[in-house]
Amino acid sequence: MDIVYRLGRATANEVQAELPDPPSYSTVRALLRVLEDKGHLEHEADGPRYVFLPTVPREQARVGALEQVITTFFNGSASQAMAALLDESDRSLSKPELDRLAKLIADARKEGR
Amino acid sequence: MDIVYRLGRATANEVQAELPDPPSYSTVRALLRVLEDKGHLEHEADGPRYVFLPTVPREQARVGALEQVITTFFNGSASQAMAALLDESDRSLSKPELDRLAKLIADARKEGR
DNA sequence: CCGTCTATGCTAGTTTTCTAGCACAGTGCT
DNA sequence: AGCACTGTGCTAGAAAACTAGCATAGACGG
Repeated sequence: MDIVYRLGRATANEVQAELPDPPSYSTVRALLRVLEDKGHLEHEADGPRYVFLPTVPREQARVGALEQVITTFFNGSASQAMAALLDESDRSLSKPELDRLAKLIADARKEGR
Repeated sequence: MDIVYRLGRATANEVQAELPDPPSYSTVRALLRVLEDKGHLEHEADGPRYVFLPTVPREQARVGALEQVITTFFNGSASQAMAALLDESDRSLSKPELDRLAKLIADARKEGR
């Protein structure tokens, strides 16, 4: 599912290529079929092959994923999660990005009034 | 795993209680055993019962979980993730929390110099 | 000290997932 | 038209996970 979400949509081949320690092509197809049976994926034909895409759209799944890690690892506190994010990736955040975030927070503060 | 991480440590009973649509006690124990076989959990005796805890500590798993959703849903951009976090939870963030975040960002900016 | 309760150790059967491999259909090239 | 290639549809067997249930051991209260 992560692979499909990352790529947006994917064929069996693409999924196999992205898989660490990739199993056989047959296995990947079976896996995709199972995921589809469970309702997580659906496929459409793209010429001769199938392209799989998530049934719940990326944006929606994204919210769920965030909420999930927040409740599991941050006691439900979004600000704690943001703090951790800042802390762990401060080297990787560019100055313009920080500026942008500062602005977003400033806006949130005004709005909260 | 989510339940164990949320609780920090948990008995089979506790896990069962937290599980949505909870399966039988036997099933929960088997599940825990499988997780332990796979190396995700370990158990220690607490009086007559077993307490399960994650083999990789919460803080470490937390980092992994964050990185995971960032690469899957935010194209690897932490700042994008933070923006989404802000956007979705702006109502739930209290003013003091926002203040604290603003300060963290200000610090990060200075440090980045 | 004895019974009850709780929790583990097992066993066994069912269901689901995983894996491989073959037959067949469509594409595209020559 | 003929041929190689790629991808799907199936089938079938092996492995893993799921589920229930019973026997047994230790804790605890009367």
